[in-house]
Amino acid sequence: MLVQNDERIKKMPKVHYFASMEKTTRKDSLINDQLINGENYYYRHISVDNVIFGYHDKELKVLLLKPNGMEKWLLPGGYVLKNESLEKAAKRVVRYRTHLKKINLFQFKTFGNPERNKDSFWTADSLRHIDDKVDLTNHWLLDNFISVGYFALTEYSMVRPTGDFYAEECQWWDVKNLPELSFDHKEIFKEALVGLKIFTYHHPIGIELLPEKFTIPDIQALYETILDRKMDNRNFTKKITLLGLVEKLDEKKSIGGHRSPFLYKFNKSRYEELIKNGEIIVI
Amino acid sequence: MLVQNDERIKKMPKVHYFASMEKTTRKDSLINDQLINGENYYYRHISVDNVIFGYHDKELKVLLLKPNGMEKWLLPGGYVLKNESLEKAAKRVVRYRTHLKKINLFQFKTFGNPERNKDSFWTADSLRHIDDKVDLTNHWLLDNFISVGYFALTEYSMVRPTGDFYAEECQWWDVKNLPELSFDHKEIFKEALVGLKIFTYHHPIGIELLPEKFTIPDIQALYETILDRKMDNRNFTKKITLLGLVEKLDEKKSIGGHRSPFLYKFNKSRYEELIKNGEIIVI
DNA sequence: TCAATAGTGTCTCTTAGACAATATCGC
DNA sequence: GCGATATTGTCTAAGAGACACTATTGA
Repeated sequence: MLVQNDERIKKMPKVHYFASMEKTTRKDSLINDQLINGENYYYRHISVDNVIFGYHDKELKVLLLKPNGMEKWLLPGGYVLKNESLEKAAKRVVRYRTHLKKINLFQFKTFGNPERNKDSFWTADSLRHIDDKVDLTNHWLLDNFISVGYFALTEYSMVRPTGDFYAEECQWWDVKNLPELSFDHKEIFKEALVGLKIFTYHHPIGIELLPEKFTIPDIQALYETILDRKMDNRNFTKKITLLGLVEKLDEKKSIGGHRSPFLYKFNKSRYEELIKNGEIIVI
Repeated sequence: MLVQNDERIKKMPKVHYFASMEKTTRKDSLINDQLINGENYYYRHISVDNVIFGYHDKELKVLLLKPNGMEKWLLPGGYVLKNESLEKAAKRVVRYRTHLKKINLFQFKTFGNPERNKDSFWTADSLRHIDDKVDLTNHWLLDNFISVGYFALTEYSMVRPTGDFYAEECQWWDVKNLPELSFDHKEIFKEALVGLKIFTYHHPIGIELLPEKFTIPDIQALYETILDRKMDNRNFTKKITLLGLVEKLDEKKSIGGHRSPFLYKFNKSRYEELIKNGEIIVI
């Protein structure tokens, strides 16, 4: 485990990773207790990391945090409460960071290579900074963690990225232009992207990632962005309408000095019917 | 946590789960130390469970254990050594149970619902039976576990199913006719089967599951068994030979009073080429 | 009228899948 | 010869993908 530089320790506030899970209205002392004595509340060795995808303006985005005093960014993650399921823990973290009510989460891989713990968020010094009487012997935060990866598909426009005392910055980043990520979070992100692509080939994803009303060019751009390849607009329209997934509305969207595209909405029941019949390939 | 019946505790030998990971030539006392004081060696809360598939005589098999004194069967699983990767832990367990040198493992899902721990392998009584001075306070074996699931594809004929003191019975079971499984192992098995099918649709699997030389009817039967559906032999032959995955040999296999089928072997480099180019669909 | 984007139909090629007659082997 | 299994080719239907012109809008 590397010892962090002094600068970072000085900047570290008396709140922490847990703030991403608990109401910050709790007193610091309580939060710090949960941190220092976390083994009473959380599983030792186990965390979840979330790759939260959003889509906006032909760019696929991912939500990242920058903890105070750190140079690099992180995927929003957290620890797992005892008697809480992994998915529930992941949901809790996503909800805290996005304020979304309905969240679709997909487990894609669990990361357990010990190498991933070489560089750790917590150090003896940073823990002492929070509580100078902390017993560092075999402290849970200084031990190895395995992390269960989930990815989430969110409607960009509905998300309110939320920082806190632990991480003042929380924002969307274009997946094509990420900042440097700490630990093995780059690898986790890459695996999530692979998982998202495979998922996209087998599910009609628009429901999660587009607003209620959208145009054919909108949804085509979404697919092109995620799958990272150009598609023929005639073939695309053919496929998606023949599947019965979308319904044309009697409205057009005004987009300035060009022909106005029609608005569409998803056919929810058709969507569910297709999902129920197993794997479908949309595009 | 349910208290096991007395019968089971009486039958329990002074060796245990760990025997599946360590040479049994070690003294019992050492093994028991690893069990009782396992937190010094293993991650708390974390286990791996393996669904080891083998194929034989048109049946897809899975390797199961029956621990001494228990009525139900289990997937071969184990704990994860500190500083050991999840995959390495899973490999260790598979190797111990099969004696195979080359093992292909695929992580398919991690199971973390707390409900899965309601019924536990270990109880206060069974631990006391091993060491009557055991400190049960917050004992790691009585705490919740999350389990990382791997499935393995093995060549049935090369496997030597291996029991030990902890589980005297270790044998293949037809996936269509499984015995009762303990804990959530039925669910883990089902998820593995889904994972295997998806995998099979995207990879040429024969290499792992067939002997070096095989016939077209052999490999077709393998696919029919795993995917659980009949296939047309003309279409099947067409597809697999056009892909260049198999090479006809100048030998035939004698199968008694019928026309003798030709033997084939896999084209390894073609296989790797296809894999490298991303997802391919064989059948 | 122009610049920009939406919208639409046809053709070809590939592939999946249905389908059955002949060849070979051991007895 | 017979019973059993292996081997082989053609046709059709569906879908993927290539391809380009016209329509609409607002400035």
